[in-house]
Amino acid sequence: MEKREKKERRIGLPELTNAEKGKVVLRFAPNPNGPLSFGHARGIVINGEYAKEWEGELILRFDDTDTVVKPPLPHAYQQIPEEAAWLLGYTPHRIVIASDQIPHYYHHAEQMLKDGFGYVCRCSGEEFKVFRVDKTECPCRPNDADLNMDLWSKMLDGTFKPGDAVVRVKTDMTLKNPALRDWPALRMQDTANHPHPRKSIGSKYRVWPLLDFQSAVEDQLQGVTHIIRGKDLMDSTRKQKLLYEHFGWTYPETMYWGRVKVHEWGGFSTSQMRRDIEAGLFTGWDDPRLPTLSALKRRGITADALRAFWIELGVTQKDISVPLSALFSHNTKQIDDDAPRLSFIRSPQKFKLTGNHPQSVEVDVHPNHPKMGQRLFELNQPNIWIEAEDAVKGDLRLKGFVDVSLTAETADVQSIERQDQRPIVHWLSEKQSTPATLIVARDGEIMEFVGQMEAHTYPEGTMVQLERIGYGRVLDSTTILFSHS
RNA sequence: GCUCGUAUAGUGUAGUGGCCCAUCAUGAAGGACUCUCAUUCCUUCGACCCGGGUUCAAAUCCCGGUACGAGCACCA
Repeated sequence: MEKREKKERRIGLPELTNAEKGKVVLRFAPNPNGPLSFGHARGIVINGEYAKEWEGELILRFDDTDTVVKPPLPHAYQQIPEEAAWLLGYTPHRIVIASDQIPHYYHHAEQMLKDGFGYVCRCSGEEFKVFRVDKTECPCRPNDADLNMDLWSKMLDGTFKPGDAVVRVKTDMTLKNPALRDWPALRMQDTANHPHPRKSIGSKYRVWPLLDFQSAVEDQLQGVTHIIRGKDLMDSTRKQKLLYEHFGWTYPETMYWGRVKVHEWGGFSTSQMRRDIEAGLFTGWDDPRLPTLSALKRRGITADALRAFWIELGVTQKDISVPLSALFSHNTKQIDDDAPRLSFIRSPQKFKLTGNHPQSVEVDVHPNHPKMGQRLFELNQPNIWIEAEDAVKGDLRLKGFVDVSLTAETADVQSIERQDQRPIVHWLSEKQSTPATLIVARDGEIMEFVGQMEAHTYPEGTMVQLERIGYGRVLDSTTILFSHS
């Protein structure tokens, strides 16, 4: 045996088991009941990176099979693919919409009933719960295929109403894990009163598959080779494997990640956000207080930063809690080199510049990149702005300009060159300044700082660095949305 | 209650029996550079949940405990 080389730190994502270059098929399957959120980004990034690494395919699948509890949001069908493409840097290879696939699910449900590994169960949820707990079989279980097909048709034609009957997968009522015992595969929904929001679907179907059945069948139809998802779906995998055994299919390789909590956000759900937005608590899905992808994008978080962040967390099954600063440090690396510097004076206090000083001064747009040009401050009309917090310090160095000593209304120039270790502060000439607003989302609240900002012509969307404050995104010529420090 | 899963520095993460008095990042502290509390660079700090067992050897395997999380929905 040769002595092994010193172990090297693995970089990037762990190796995909049983993968073949060019033949990997992965999927990300959100419910389109709202646009994508921070948490969804993990699914897109991880699956998307593996698809890229293995030269495989990424399927974006809309799991829109519930019209009552989590009804789909029509706009999401358009927004989600756009957001996914933004985040991935490429367009998902295939898009599948579950509500377009209902005939396939029916076909497999019928095969299940005909082959005897599924049955129509007319027990109520409460009644079946007793059987599940007691490990006993429900009276519907022994029904033969003909009776099951008859009951199935009564589900389809509306003889039965929602709640009257479900289709169950026959597993084993004595299974150790209660979650796996004869689990429900399809149920009825009142699509007359709760039509599917897609016009082409509407009230067309009464019987709808549940996640475990729909997802399992669809993965098989699409030839998915690897499923990477949250570990809350581990029992889902176990249920689906039992179904795959019935059908004689081979289940894909699986990987799981644990739960992520962001300290600053705590728990949130798409459904709750939707209610809060509709109730007017937020301005929209891109309200900077919300953990949605659109809000993060609007705040100036780059797709690269988001990707680096999720790749760094990897696919461990550990439940973790991360501070937003982890994401921000990635973002700083992405944007700092290109972010022009700008002066923003909060609580501005006006001083008249006295003494000998140049009539104008130029400072770099970016200290590390002189090629980005110069900023001109004209002082022939010698009023300047200084932050109130700095003004109390007395002797100051106006950054890039002169040493001054403050009185109540004047700033007396003491030296052009820097003479001592007095604090360096950012400042603004009155002529180059404009009233402006800095919007900051913090602790679930929106704060607006009104002040004086250096006039600029950067277009909407430009990431700038407000000197001594932090990074922000230009919303318009007089408004900056604070990103992070 | 039943079932399943996880446990490495403040926070994330590498590590699949000897290379580990444990990796990298972030964070904190200090310093260099810099006319920003930015960027960049350097230094320092700081961890294998607890208890048994297997083994010549355990962060790594096994058992028990503890903690945390998840599933047991006619939600996804």
